[in-house]
Amino acid sequence: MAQVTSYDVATRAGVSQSAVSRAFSENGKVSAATRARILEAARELGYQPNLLARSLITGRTNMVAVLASQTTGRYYPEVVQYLADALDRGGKKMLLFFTDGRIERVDEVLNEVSRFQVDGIITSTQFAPDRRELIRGLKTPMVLFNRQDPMDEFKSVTCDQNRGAAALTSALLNAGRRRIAILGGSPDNYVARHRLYGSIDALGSAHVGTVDGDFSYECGIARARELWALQPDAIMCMNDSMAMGVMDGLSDLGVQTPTDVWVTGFDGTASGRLKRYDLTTLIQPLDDMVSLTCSALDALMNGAECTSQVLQGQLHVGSSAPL
Amino acid sequence: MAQVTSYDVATRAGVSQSAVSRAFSENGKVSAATRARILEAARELGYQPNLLARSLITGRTNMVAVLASQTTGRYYPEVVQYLADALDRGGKKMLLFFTDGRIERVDEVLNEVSRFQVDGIITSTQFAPDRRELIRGLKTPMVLFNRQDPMDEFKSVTCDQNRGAAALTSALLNAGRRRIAILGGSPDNYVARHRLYGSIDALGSAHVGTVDGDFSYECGIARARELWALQPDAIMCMNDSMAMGVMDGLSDLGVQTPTDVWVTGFDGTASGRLKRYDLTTLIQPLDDMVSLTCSALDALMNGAECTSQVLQGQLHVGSSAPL
DNA sequence: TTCTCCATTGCATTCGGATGCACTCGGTTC
DNA sequence: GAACCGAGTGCATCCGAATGCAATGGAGAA
Repeated sequence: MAQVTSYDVATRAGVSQSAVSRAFSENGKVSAATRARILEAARELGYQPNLLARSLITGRTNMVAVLASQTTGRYYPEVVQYLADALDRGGKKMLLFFTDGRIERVDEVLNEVSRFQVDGIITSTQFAPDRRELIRGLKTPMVLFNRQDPMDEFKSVTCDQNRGAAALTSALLNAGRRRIAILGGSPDNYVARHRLYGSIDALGSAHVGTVDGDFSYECGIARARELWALQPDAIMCMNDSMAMGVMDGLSDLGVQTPTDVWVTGFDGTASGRLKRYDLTTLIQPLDDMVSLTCSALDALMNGAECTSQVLQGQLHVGSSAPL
Repeated sequence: MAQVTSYDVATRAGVSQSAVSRAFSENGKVSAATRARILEAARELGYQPNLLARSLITGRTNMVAVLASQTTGRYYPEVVQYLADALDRGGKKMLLFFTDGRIERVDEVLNEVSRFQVDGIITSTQFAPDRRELIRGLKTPMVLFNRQDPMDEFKSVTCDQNRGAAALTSALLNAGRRRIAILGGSPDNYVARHRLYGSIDALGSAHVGTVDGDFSYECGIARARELWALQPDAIMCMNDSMAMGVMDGLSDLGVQTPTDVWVTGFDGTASGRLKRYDLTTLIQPLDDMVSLTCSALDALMNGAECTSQVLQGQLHVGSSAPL
């Protein structure tokens, strides 16, 4: 019943435990014959090296912590899947930690993370500046995903939210829109803020008002009336879900998109590409962001340097705002 | 630079290493005064117990492996998020393993799983009967999620696909539909098969034909013409994504839902509830399935028995098939 | 044939914490 | 006052694999 250990294999193959260990590690020095004998014995016994024991010595666990503030909406699950997949391809496993968005949870979560001895951390949760010392103390490589460290001490991979918002905005202005309303995301959210500021700055006097949102489809529906009251000729929503909600909320009011008003999203989620919404949106290059994040983390884990990366989103023109 | 160990804390608090260990375990016998002193020293040093070392002895890792065959589509990410969340609440971490759907990958993945010494396995990947011995050999508690073991040696939590399909079907028949076409899912997929058989059985002579699909939105669009050629008055799609695709594919042909033909989905995903699709579908009780799965696994991990659970889906009537 | 040299291999130790066992010491019990 | 009890504590050992170092032995060099 006890698990099969390297000693069992060693006994069976008539070698020492260290030989077994060497046979199972990449750069172990063993003769081909011995290795074959060991592998055969291991197969017969169903032996698998215990990664915990290995990690205890090597100091590497091949596990990466991913900190996510919340998993609602359509965008997050997509990101998490991409990350898990990319890490998996790199031979690493993802440990997912939820921070609930509550800032005080960050401490608990960081403690938990450090107990698991992960090799690296990818966080899409913002942390307060006074946590910097704590994180530094972990001595665990960390990369921020779509969040930035103001001091750039911790490297990040982001999509330029400001510029993306500006690009979307000027496209609308160039297309002749003059009364543009905004449906914002959760104000304590990093990307929400940057998208919002980017938009407002670029809009100038074409900005007819902002309504607060929370990134959900339902809130898009609920805020539609309020937005329409601003008599806009375009409504910029700070993510795709809300944009779809707004389109539907407007429909209920008898207002059609894009005939009566244009609507734009932000993110470039799969849902936004559904033909009945076909959102004009700013696509975040998720694939690139994820792979850059993983390779940045890889660099850090190997003691190398890395620099923060800022990617540009891509304007996608759909029928919700036929630019 | 070396990590802080229990010895460091012991030295600082003027006690032995074992006292530190006891102070950090639930049922350790330490006087309140000593514990306080130890915790204080630990706080000062920023000590966090090394879970790997602990696991090596206790044989528990607090990690659960989740095997997912594929993560495409809208349903899977949702499931994975739910699982991660539920496990997290139970103080466990999820390790996600991808099996690519390829059956030969199952062996590799199982080996990998056993190397990580996880406490339990939740699998939504089907495995061939001849892998039974291999899994038994792992001696790791396992619960099947929306898959069943024909012998019920391995317990499962499922949503009754057959009966759900039958319920959906008879609702269509009761509403007077007589020419019903089916868009199937990947034929090697467990739920796809059961939904399909359940539907076909219940349809009887009302079945006008089946077209093969792969669960994707795009395939729904692509197969719309072929389905329409069967001159159906209703099209049952074996998941929500394909249903949305079919509706859009039909629109392109000038065929409107539900005026010209009814369309139904299966799953009850968030996307299916978008107002512009508002699918009639069979909602799988994801919340319940996930929590039952976790509690079943908990039971097994504590050496208790557990029984397989079959839940019933809930018919949701939307406007795509106004029953 | 004898001496190097290098490729293998084994031995002993180590990683960090949990735990059985023995020991200490203040408080009871008779 | 002696024997007893038990909560707290420390010692030693163990979990399973990796690795520095020393030992072995066979091939090639001289």
